[in-house]
Amino acid sequence: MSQNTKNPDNCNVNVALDIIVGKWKSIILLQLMFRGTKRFGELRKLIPEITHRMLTSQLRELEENDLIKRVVYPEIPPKVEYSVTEYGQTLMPILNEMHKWGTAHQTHMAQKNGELRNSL
Amino acid sequence: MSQNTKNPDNCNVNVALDIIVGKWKSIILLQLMFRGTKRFGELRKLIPEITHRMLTSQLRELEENDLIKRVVYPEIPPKVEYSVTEYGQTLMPILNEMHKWGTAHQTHMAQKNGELRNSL
DNA sequence: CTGGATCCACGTAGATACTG
DNA sequence: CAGTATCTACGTGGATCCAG
Repeated sequence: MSQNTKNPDNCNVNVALDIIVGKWKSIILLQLMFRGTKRFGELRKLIPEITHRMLTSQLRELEENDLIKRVVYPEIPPKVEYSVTEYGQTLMPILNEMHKWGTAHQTHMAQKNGELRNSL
Repeated sequence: MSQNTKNPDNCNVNVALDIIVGKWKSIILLQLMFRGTKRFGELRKLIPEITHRMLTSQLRELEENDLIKRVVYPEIPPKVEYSVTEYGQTLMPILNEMHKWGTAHQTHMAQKNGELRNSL
């Protein structure tokens, strides 16, 4: 959880932040949103940098927040599928805004740093 | 910085995330946005839980990202004023979306946890 | 294949004291 | 009043091994 319940303006912003800042959560969510249901191993391939342990824990947290659904098939070998829940889809506006802003920000900072000097 | 430059869907989302997740950044931004220019000491009063050291460092990071402006008045005793830059205002859509979602999420989780049981 | 448990390294935040 | 420096404590992530 965050902190601060005394600043009405803020607290709910951090509620959202706390849920999506898991360092890998947003990328996992986006993968599942855009590429659909995926198995554990498939996610690992889609996100090569993430460790086994991290993928597990981040998926658990996302599941606890009802953002993704975990379906276990009682087979040997085990098979588990993850997908974004309907509720998880409600994060789209936030992720969209962040994507837009993040993209623009790269340009902003590039200009500030003198790169992109008028190249005409 | 984040990680991952191989997943086009994601990277720019984390660009934005990395900038606003400083644990105190969003609240500082919101205070400055809604209450206007504030001095260092005023911010401390508005956010009592933050430590002196943290306020300093978070303000510095926000400044480095062009989100806030720092104005030093060469007086004795020192006086420094912080305000949101025009560029910082572009974060409003994100903060708004997160605020809305965060608020709704509290309700969502309350229901999930069996609270709010139909009290008719 | 999926995932839990353990050990360890590192970053980040808190507390405190000091400076201009 | 505003800011810096140091020292410490803790959470979090990485690596590795074990299990169903």
